[in-house]
Amino acid sequence: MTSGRLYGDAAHDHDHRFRCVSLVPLFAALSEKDRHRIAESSVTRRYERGEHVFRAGERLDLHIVHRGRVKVYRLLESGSEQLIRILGAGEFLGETAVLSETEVDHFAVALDDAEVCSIDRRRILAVLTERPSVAVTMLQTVSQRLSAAEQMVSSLTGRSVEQRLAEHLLQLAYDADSLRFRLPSSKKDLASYLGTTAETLSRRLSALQKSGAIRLGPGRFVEICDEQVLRSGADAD
Amino acid sequence: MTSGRLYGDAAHDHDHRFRCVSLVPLFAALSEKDRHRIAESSVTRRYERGEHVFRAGERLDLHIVHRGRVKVYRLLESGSEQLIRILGAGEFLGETAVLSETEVDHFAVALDDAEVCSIDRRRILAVLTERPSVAVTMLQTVSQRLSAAEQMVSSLTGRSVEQRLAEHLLQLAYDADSLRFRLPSSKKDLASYLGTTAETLSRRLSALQKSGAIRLGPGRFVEICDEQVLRSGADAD
DNA sequence: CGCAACGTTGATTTGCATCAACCGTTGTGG
DNA sequence: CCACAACGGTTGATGCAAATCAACGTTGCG
Repeated sequence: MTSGRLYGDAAHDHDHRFRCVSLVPLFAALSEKDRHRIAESSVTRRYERGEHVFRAGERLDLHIVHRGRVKVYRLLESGSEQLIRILGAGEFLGETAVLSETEVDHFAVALDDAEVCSIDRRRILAVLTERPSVAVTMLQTVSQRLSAAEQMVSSLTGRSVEQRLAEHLLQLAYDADSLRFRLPSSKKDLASYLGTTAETLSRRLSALQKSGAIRLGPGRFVEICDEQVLRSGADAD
Repeated sequence: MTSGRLYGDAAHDHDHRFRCVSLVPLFAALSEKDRHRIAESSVTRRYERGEHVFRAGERLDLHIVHRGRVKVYRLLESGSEQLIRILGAGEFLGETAVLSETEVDHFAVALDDAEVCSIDRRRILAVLTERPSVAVTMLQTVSQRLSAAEQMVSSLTGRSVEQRLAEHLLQLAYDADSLRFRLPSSKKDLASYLGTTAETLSRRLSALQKSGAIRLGPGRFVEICDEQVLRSGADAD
């Protein structure tokens, strides 16, 4: 079922995996020995852009992104996809399946050529119970994700697409620490993330540009011209 | 800031708190000594129906419901409220604030006369790092909540109010293990939980009744007459 | 009893999805 | 190397689900 290609040489492979494991924030506080133990029961695979890391219905181990970005999404009955989040290097996914022993109900696909390592479910459960720092770190991450998801729920019921969009643009600017930045994903994916369609997103972006709040350049470039206007649109009224 | 009334007699108070702590699933695996330690740094308060356990903007400890139900909600800019979840005895809230040391952005109010105990943030963090079973249990709960929240996000963008309602009714029937049951909350709250308005909910319920899928009785009673019809409405089409 | 919150129904408006056509870019196979 | 398919993106026209506004009935509580 799982796609991707295994590494070649076994010895070099373990070194590589060990180095990867060592870079994962989740395992930052662990001893070298612990990290070796984790690396042993991990499998690292490469995925080409567009290749699926996993699909709904599979039973999964914990996955950690080492290189590239991985898009996690859900398939709606209508056939369209709902983007849940995009993960970068060092971030994990599949924790729900590991923790509750259920099948996953979402998909993960590589946005770039990527490298993802999966850690055996039992091993990670053992680590969680033996190394509280790992459990607490994971708990912090998951609870932040929960918080974000609940924000999103409120946003979807209480705010317009334009408000959500404006808020998201401000967030992107904050992350980039600049008023000029590139959208990190296609507009299609952004629309899906904001819970709307590509058409509506396009219209809302144009509207923001006409109002003078932002300027759209080629290649997904965005410049926030009037932060006040944008923010007043994002806030309540 | 915090409302509610403290217990009287200190000795009896500790016994009471200890008994309460012992009943909490989260602490099930702990030793008696550990539970005493937790009970010591806890404060149990009673809340009348309608009284707030906490409000947005406060810095919080971990709260555990001992008796009654507590409604957690968010206030939208429009002034209306978005119900996040309803907690019963043994369930906890406020974990995000504890874990990320942030202020809470939501409210909690007692739905019945309730008893809620709050455990000092530092103490619970200490327990989490010293007793992995607690961290793993909490992790399971939080990740289930995350999963539910992400389901909700998909639901809000991809399904109609009637579909969400039908699915929820089936879930309630499943929980009650009967095709006849009472709505656990006011229709106002149910509407808020489903991300819609009281008016729309009322109309959708009537529509389901007209279609013969359900029957509405007095006092929030609901009977599922035709599960097939209801389920076909809830599923894709 | 009387007030307040809950609940229902009707009329109206609207934001957004949907359907459809079209353009520019990318990439691919003949 | 060109043709053409495939995809991302934009714009326009149309339909509809659900919010909103408003009025009224109902329940429950001090």
